[in-house]
Amino acid sequence: MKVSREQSAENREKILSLAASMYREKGFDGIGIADLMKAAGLTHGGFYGHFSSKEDLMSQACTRAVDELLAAGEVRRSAEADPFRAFIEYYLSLDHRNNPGSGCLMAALGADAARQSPSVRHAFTENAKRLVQGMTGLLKNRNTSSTPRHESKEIYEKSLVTLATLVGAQVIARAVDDEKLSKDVLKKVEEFILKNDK
Amino acid sequence: MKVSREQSAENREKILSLAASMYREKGFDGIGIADLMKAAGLTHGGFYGHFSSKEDLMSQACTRAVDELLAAGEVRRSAEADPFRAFIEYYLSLDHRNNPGSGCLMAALGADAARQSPSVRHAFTENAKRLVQGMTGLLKNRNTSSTPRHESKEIYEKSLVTLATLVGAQVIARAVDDEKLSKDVLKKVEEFILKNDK
DNA sequence: CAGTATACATGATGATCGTCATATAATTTA
DNA sequence: TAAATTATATGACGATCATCATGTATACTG
Repeated sequence: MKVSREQSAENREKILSLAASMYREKGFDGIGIADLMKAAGLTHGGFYGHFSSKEDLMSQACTRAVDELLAAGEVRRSAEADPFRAFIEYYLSLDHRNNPGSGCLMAALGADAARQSPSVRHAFTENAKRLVQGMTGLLKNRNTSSTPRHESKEIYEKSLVTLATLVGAQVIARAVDDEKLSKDVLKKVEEFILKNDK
Repeated sequence: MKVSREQSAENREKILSLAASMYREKGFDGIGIADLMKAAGLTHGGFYGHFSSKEDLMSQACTRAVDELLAAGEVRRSAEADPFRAFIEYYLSLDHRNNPGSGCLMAALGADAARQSPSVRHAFTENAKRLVQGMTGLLKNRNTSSTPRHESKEIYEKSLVTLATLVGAQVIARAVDDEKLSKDVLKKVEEFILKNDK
């Protein structure tokens, strides 16, 4: 059965946002086209009317995931007194740990991305750069007590180091089934980053 | 055809060490029993004579991977003047980035482990703890210029933070297809860790 | 309102997966 | 040496996968 242009666009939208979430939850190879379409309330047949292949979807899902992340960051930026601190606290929260489907692309799919086809890997990389830019945005034009103004290069470097620390903390926290160890990693990394930032 | 007891033990050994390597290269779901057995020079049928299931093999492969890592660390400890520095330099090297099959379990399979069955996740966790212990071993009893002696608790906390930073750096470096960004992450994190250690 | 376009459902394709049953050939045991 | 044991090979099982062909019902177009 056919469906209105508008409804079709909504369906495509739902597939994409669901893919962005489910890939982060279950990994690129952890969810199939049929299950994904079923979650969207459709059957597997219609998929190729919206996307040319699973790789196509994976690539677009990377962009969608970072779209969501940056949009959430934008909300924080205008609502919080210290957006950097707020971001660190969210990133290292149990909420983020327990909900990878709405969390950081790199922490959820970084290891997966390394094993994907060049096209997916490239789409992933472009969005990884958007994450780095998001971090430099958080670090720019802040007045810290020790160093009032940072060079642009220093900010880039600090962005990379901070991002690496955050990603590693969340990867470890999610991997282990020992609640104490998991929480320890998140808490100690948070203390370290915020202390280092003062 | 049957094979001698000794040969059978060698075969089992080969399957396990190959699994430890190939899972880190291709992910837990990236390599199948048949391909693994073929790589070991055998056919798929014999697999269940050695392991009760794929999950059983995955669990044992985690232990094997960390066995190799700690053995390599032990070599470094006796050969190097500064084993901590040597470890950091290896971990953040292009060699480690390009050869996940002989590298850190957490960086290669951390995100995968979070999605595996409880038994695999538990085996993974036990070996993650061995990695943390390995890091505390590197940090213990060192004479740094600033703080001659560290409290045990401080060392544990520093181990977690350092490990998180290392894992995140390698995850990012492997994920992106931009060589400059990849090298930047590794280099800036190395500079940061070694500077912070002085 | 008639005709065309198309979004989706159904079903099939071949490939791959983990697992197991059985056969075979060679070691181990007696 | 004869008998019992067993490690591996072959082949098959059902499940799942991405992809595609076809049918159909409905929205769009004139």
